[in-house]
Amino acid sequence: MRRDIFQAIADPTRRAIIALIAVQAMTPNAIAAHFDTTRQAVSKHLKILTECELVQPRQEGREIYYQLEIAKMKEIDKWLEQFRKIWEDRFSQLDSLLLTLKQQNK
Amino acid sequence: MRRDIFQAIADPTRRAIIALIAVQAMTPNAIAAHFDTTRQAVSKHLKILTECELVQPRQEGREIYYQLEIAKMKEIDKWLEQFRKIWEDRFSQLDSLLLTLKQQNK
DNA sequence: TATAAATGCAACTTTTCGGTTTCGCAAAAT
DNA sequence: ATTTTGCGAAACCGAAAAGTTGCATTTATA
Repeated sequence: MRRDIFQAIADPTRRAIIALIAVQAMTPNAIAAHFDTTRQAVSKHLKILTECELVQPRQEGREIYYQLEIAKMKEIDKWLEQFRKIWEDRFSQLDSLLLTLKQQNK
Repeated sequence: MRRDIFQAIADPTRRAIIALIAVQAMTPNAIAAHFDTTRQAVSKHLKILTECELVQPRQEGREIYYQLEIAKMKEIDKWLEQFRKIWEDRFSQLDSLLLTLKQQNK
């Protein structure tokens, strides 16, 4: 039951759900209508997304609107940060350095 | 056997491997030494990472150096792009707009 | 008040995943 | 030439995940 955000976005259906409710909050039924699965399956995905706080339910009468907690998405961005540094560096200095070395070896 | 990059980074060990070889290419044995698992387990992770082209093997004698394909990481960044737009907008215009609408409905 | 709609929850099944063990092969070392 | 080292692949196992089905609960509506 170790839910983290990386596991949450591993499933393609969940990514689609995230993209869908990013625009506006939606109910499980409304979400399920967009996919080829049952409402219960969507409900399970929503539960997982809720558990890792990527999504927040908001009750409204007998309906429950699920809203994307957009701030949580930054965690992924934060993880990417360490690599962004590399891929920016690598294409400027390092690559030209390696190229020089390679040509010297010929 | 449907491997994509999101599934690849779902596992915490694989994320650690990625971070490890981001600095420099390493052999399976060298990688395994950093973790509490067997070489074979690491080998399995490397296979998955290779399948989705996040990592590239480079044979050198009887050793195989696994190198991070840093460019592939951009795919995650690319997916985040759609949300980055939202989380930048939402805190400026949209939120205040919705707040106004909500108060008018009362 | 009786019924329909919207939902969550629990039980069950099938599939996938991560790990270990065992094996075989090729390269290096002795 | 024999042994050691580095590696991948296959078989197997337990745990977790994903989906389905059925049921209970709450809120609208006729």
